[in-house]
Amino acid sequence: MKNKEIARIFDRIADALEFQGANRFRVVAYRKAARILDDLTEDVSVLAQANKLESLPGIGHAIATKIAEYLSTGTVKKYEEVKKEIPGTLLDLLDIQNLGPKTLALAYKELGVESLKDLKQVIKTGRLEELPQMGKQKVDNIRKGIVLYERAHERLSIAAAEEIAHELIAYLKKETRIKHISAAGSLRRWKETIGDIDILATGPNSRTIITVFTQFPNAERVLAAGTTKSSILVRGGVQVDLRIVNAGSYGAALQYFTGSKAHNIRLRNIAKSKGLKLSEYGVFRGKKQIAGRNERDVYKILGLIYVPPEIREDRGEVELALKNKLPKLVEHRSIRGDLHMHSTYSDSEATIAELATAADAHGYEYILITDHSQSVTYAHGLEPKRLYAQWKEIDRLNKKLRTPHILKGVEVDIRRDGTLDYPDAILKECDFVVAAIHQGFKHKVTERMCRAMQNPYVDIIAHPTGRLISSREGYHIDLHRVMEVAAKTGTWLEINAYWDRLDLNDTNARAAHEQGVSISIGTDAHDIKGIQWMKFGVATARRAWLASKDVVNTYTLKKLRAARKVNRKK
DNA sequence: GCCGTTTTCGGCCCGACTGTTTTCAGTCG
Ligand SMILES: Nc1nc2c(ncn2[C@H]2C[C@H](O)[C@@H](COP(=O)(O)OP(=O)(O)OP(=O)(O)O)O2)c(=O)[nH]1
Ligand SMILES: [Mg+2]
Ligand SMILES: [Mg+2]
Ligand SMILES: [Zn+2]
Repeated sequence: MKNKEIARIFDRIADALEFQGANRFRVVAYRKAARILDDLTEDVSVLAQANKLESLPGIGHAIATKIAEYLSTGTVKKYEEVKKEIPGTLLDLLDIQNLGPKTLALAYKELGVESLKDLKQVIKTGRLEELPQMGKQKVDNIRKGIVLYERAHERLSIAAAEEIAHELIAYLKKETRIKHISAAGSLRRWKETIGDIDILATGPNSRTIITVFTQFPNAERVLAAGTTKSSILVRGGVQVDLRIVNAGSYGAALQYFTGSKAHNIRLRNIAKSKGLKLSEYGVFRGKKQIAGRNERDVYKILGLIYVPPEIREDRGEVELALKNKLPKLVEHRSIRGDLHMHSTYSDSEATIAELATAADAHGYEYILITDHSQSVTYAHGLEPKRLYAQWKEIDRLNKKLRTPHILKGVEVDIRRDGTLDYPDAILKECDFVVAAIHQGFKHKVTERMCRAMQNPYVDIIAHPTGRLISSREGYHIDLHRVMEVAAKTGTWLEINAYWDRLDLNDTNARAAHEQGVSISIGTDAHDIKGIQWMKFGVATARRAWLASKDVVNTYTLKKLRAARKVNRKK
């Protein structure tokens, strides 16, 4: 699938056009097209073949032609041209904060800046500051940008971001008289990775709040501290932005600061079409504020039903909210159990008893123990003898403990040859069977997975793409084919809730559901703490627009058993 | 470059901060 690489090309074309001083709305058009392609789960070449590219909002004739060109020739002429005109890595410098395309172009033309080294040089000699429209403060800000750029890191995992934000919010609540405080930005939307942590607050003395904020024990460095906003770097160079607003604007500010940017723009356009104006200060009719204290009122007054933060991505939610047709998203409290957990029998630190006790504290009705199968030797996969011993222990525990009900499962390996790592005679005895690929990532994965789904005892395919957010692309796979077969066979596809997997991701889980596939969420817990990853799984399900009925973990155990393909009438 | 229950040209989100701006441009969130 070439979706992502084409998206990247359009983003680079946008950079180049900006650098060359092209019309900024043309630039916006390329960036929008890039975002559309990035969000698209369908293979762009399939759409191109069916002549449907231009039906995507934001993709018109010119861009559709460029997509087709790339698909047939492997290059886009326009992109090759601009690459020739602009020195190799010059545009990479646009990642430096406060250094934009105009300044970079000027520095290139007037001062011959072509690299980071050149840039530092002209800052040192003061020649950058002498350029028109430049000044001491601006150059200073670019210098700070370079410092951040040089210690640039990957986007943060949602788990790490959540932990830092949680700590910081608790600290501010304790040390100041804050009235309202909330995470905002991508964190409040539960995106799988977080660029920076955004926090919004309101309280009696904004100056004090900001001072206390900058004195956070884990703060490594204060980047900015004014009266209404401040930024710090916490351990590891993670940036946290705090914004303080008046209580009367808190709702509108939360709406603004939660984003996404594309969602905000849609909302502001709707306001405009109604003769209103939306900003972080409120909804205005002329000079009069008619909403702003409360976030829900902002949506209401614009004629939209409330849009949960998780789906504010301009992926169709605005249109549906206008028609009051948004699905009622699944909630964490509706989850009755965890359907993917490991015990000390394979490679986990937690015993079955410990998992059960922890799950009980979560109020779960059931948990499914799914240790690795025999050929996954690196994870102590269970040969049948140990599996039977495990089942005996589960029987004992179920007698002893009232809740949760411990279910016998396995995470059976789909072997290189496409067969399963246990015979049907064993799978048949399980309460539920999870199957997954653990080796041969590039070897006929689609075929092997589809074959596994044909097995009547296989209920769930775990981590269907095999990606690791921080480090691994995943399998070579035709996911749409997998979804098709999952729907046909009644196999559930997993949202693996582990924060470095989140697999299926939001857009793919949404596509799976649209193809009629049920989703199961599993934490893949390898210790007690792992049980807590469920929140990321639920958030991903919400980002996939799923309702309770679409997620099998919301079923009672009785209903869950009845929903298995072996128990369903043909 | 895209788009149209204000349609095929003329708009395209809105505000804060900075600079040397005399009415606006660049950068960012
Ligand atoms: N209206 C409007 N809002 C914006 C714009 N840029 C950013 N915002 C709002 C929406 C964002 O979610 C919010 C925080 O900005 P960030 O740059 O931190 O983005 P966000 O947190 O969404 O993603 P991130 O993970 O930090 O990259 O500010 C903009 O150009 N216009
Ligand atoms: Mg952010
Ligand atoms: Mg931010
Ligand atoms: Zn597992």
